Amino acid sequence: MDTPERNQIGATSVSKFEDSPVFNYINNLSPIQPVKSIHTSQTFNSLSFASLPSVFTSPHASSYKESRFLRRHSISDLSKPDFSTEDGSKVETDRGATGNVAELQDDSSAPDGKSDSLSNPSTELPSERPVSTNEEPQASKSDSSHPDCDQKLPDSVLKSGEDPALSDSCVKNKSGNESSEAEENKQVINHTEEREGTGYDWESLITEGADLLIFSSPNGSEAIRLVQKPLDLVTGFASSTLSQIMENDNANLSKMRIADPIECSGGQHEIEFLSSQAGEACELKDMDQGMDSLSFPNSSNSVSREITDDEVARYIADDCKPASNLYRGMRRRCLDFEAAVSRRKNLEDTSNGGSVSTHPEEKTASMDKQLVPYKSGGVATRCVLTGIGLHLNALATTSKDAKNLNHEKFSSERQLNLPNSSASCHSPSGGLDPLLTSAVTERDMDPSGNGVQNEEDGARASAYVLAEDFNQNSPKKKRRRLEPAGETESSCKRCNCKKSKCLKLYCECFAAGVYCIEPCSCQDCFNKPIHEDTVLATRKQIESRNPLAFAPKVIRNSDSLPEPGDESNKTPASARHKRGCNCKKSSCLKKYCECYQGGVGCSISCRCEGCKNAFGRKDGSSILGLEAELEEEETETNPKSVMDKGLQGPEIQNNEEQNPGSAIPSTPLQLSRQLVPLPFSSRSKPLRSSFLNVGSSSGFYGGHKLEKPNILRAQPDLGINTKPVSEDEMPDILRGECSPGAGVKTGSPNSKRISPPQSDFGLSPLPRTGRKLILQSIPSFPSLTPQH
DNA sequence: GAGTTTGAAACT
DNA sequence: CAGTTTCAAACTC
Repeated sequence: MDTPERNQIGATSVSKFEDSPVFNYINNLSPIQPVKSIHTSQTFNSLSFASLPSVFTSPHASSYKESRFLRRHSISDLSKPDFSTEDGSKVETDRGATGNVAELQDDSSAPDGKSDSLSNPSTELPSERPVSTNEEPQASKSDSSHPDCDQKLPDSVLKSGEDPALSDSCVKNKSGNESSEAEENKQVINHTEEREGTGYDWESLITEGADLLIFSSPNGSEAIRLVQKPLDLVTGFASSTLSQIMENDNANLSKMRIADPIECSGGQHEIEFLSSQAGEACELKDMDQGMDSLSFPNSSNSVSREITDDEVARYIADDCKPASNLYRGMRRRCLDFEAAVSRRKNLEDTSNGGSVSTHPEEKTASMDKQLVPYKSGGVATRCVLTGIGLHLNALATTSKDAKNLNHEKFSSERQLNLPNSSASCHSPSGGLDPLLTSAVTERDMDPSGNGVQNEEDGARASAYVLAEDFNQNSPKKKRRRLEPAGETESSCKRCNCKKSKCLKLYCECFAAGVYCIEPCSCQDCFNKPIHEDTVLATRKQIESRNPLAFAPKVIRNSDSLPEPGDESNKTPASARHKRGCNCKKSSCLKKYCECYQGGVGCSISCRCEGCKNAFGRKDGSSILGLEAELEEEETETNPKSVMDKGLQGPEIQNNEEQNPGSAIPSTPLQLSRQLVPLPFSSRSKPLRSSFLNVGSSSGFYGGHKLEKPNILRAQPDLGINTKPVSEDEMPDILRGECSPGAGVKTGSPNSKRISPPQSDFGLSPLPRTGRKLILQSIPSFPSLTPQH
């Protein structure tokens, strides 16, 4: 059935596509070299639309789904129409119809192809397909269907068709996209099931991989980068497997890398495949996707599988949302959430209107899923807990995040591999190092090429990046930077907990939603992938007490849609501490003060005494003075600031580059960048949360996410000028006053702030620049969710 | 590196 | 909600 119907469907679908604007759009892209063209287009979509208001976990879990939808939409927009009827077949046909889509799908479907490809390298190579996209797609589809897909797809298809719930949900959500996703999800599920027993994993992986790639990189560019990176890494790491693959399709791989996310996906598949052999390679992939299960069949597979099944069920229940994303995020450990969130945001922003419309509930559900630590491969996977997700998510999304993720993944994997040996901390170092280095190199390559900065970023990867920026201001900052460079606080924050077992907010790592890593000198640490259950349970408890416990502490006015030209936007870093500080002796001039630490001024919500916060006093009087101070600090820290900037630089540059083109929605990432660049910006800890929220958050995920965010943000600020960033932050902080109350604390999370999408637009504008105060993670989502 | 200070987090 | 204790980071020496 599959093949014949597919063919027919393909024809019908094609006609539909032609009619659809999407189709036109794709055509414009150019089918032949669809990959690249598509890729860009996708990236565009993601970028342009990327803004996700959603950041908040609770409020709009849908963001996830949406994100995926969006991603897929962007990717498979063409296919959507057809999917409604018969997801599997249509999708394939659609793919065939549209070279790009076909490629993507092919990649996804590749599983079959892989099996085939394994035997037949030519077929495997996604790149090849792309070349002859039109013809091959169908063939590939048919092929895929025949071998493995046939078995799986039929079921999925039938289910999709039969299952009213699924179909309904999909239809409700978004007929085309959702349906397609649902199908994919189903397939994924099936695949996952099969994976356990068989090698079909590839298919699912591919599909997921494609999605992930797309999703992972809200911004096409980022996605590309990520893909490329992983590929590169893979090449580097999984020499053996890669070599094999490469032999088969060196050209293809290269093409894929260069070309499209889609192609990349295909490449990833291969990579993944390889990765199974080489854990590192897998990790790389993991960065982008949730390759963990696949890549780490050994230790983690069982776990991942279990998770996958559960997740799958969840997805199905939710509305066929893609579990792959969740997995991915989870696997990434700490940061995943953020990434997912960011993705969601991006997607929502981009597609907010219709497609995104996905049910908020779904989003929440997805969030929940994410939050819940998937057992998947104990590996690092979900390091992050639910609440954390938000912060992290924002950060994670960035390219940096991806890098971080890689690190994390490695660490996690190693951890898995390694018996808990280090209860206190994982020693990602070994694994991380390579990754980090690779990531760093990549960053360097991509961005400005600030080697040092990049390295630092990579090391700090996680939230630290921001911290570094902040650090610059203070003497310690300098120290930290110096240290960090070597330390790489890297991937994650480091804690030194002795009594809390790293299961309380006392623990920076835990509070940041990150698993403890080697650098940590904690004792009796339970904040490790091995203890996911415990970690999750603890987080839940904490969240039950304080839903915002893991929310970013610093909320910043996002430029939600900062006007590129407006410097004002740049200047104000209207960021506020969520709850405000309670300093009595530090005068808010030391890191003891969370506001100061977060690089934000004190606000009304603060109960500090003798506030002298350089970033902005409670009374707000100091703003000017603060700016001056900040400037001074900057000057002082210049070297550092420069470094930071340099580090940031790449991102910034990217932002600039990207931004100009896309009006990207402001993503948390943007903020993150700001933070990073911000000389004054706070430093370490706050950064974590702040990163996410503020933008510094990006730190986590490392360059990748940051980059994306930047792109997404398209903030004029960053793009326009580096200084502006710092300026922006400062001013924002100062401005923050306006928002502080509302922005920060109100933050209760998500919903409150979110509620008023206006807030984003409306509120922010209120302040001077019109920036909106947004929770780092939450930022945009309000607008999105409110819709519903 | 040890000790002190500080303020958030947790507890009552 | 307020007060107290616990905790770990920030800071000092």
